[in-house]
Amino acid sequence: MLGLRAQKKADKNRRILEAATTLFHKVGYDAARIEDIAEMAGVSVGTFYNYYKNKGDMLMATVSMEVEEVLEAGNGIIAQNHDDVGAALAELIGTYYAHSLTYLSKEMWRTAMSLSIGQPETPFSKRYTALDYRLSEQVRDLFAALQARGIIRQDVDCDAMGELIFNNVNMMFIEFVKNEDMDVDGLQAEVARQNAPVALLVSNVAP
Amino acid sequence: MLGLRAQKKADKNRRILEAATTLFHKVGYDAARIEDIAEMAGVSVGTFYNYYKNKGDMLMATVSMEVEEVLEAGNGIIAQNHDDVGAALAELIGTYYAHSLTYLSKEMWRTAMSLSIGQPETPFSKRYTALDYRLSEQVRDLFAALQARGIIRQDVDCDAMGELIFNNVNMMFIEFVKNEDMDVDGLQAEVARQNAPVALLVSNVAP
DNA sequence: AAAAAATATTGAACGTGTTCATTTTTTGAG
DNA sequence: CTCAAAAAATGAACACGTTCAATATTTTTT
Repeated sequence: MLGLRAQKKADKNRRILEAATTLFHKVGYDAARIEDIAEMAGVSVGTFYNYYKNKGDMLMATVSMEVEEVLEAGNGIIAQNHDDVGAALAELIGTYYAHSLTYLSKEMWRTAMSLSIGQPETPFSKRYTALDYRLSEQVRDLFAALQARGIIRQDVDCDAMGELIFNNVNMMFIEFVKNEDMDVDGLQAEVARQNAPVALLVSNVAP
Repeated sequence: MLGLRAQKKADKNRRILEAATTLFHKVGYDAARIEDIAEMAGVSVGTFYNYYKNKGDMLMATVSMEVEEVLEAGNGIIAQNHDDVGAALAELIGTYYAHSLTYLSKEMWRTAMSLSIGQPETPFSKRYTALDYRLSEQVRDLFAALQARGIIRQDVDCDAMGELIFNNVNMMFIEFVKNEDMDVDGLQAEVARQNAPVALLVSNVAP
């Protein structure tokens, strides 16, 4: 059984997180003032800072949840043993994009990315960068798996290729969250178009 | 002959810009307070805001100068009629990277990128995005020129390819400015490695 | 050259994220 | 049960980017 102190702590933690994500979605990250979040959670401003290092740190819990789930889904896709490079890529990347707005709004993504680039020495940025790395790794894993099964030519450097493809995926995602008019389908279509020539060139031709 | 008012204005504009870039380089963007910039320029805080919309806008003048010069240099490289895809790419991208720290520090770049992503509706972000677009266009132009001269296979979608390559260049540059330990040479080497398989695959084989 | 209009300067005041000395609550030993 | 120590909560105070009403300067008009 948890002591009274630990019980209250967990409860407040949950209430603050809930209040913050609610307000971030309702009025946006910038307009959600710490004072408002604290009030909605029923604590003081000072207490907010006892639980979270700063406003940006509130995002990382959510970003983390989002990416962890996407990585899980991605592993399932790699395990499917696709026999077409373009289709395999499209499915993996499509999963990333389709999931991306489950917990986070575009504005929350922008803020997270903005913080990650602007203050690279913070724990926030380091965690964000680490998650990015794991996604990049997963794309490389897909290439390696396809090459191991002979779908991709043996003379192709799959690590280089995977990094290139993932960096494009990531940059296009930045473009996506910067532009409120762009939808997930449009994003997927553009990236598929960009990937197409590479997918074609690396594929083993039928004998 | 300029009127007294216009003369003073030009002078103050120059003094403010000078003070700001000096302080940005000396103590960093965040630590350079508007009050300090104004004092060094010999004007009041209010006057600073008469000349620049906000602190971030101060950067755009510098970013703009940097990118315009790089685009100019890039045109010269495309005109050189390279006969090797990898070499041509390496030279164009190398020019981008080599020039990148002429007027801006890594921290200034980080701030500019951070602002551009975090507040995409501002004039700052729109200008930044437009400059990015022109760079992307230039990479596509290089591909098109190589294809027109038969260096690149005719069946390759050069626009898609150019976007892919440029987005990787851009993402790697973000990684570069996020990491104070990374130098330009290391950056160039990594990107060359990533580009190598693509350059090889798109090249027309000798008859 | 005086008056009026246009333009530029100023710094005090404001908003919001963050800090920290003080107060309150909880815990566990005696 | 009592009380001292530990942990947590609090909100006033601070920092800095930004705004704006008041003031000063320059230009134009008469």
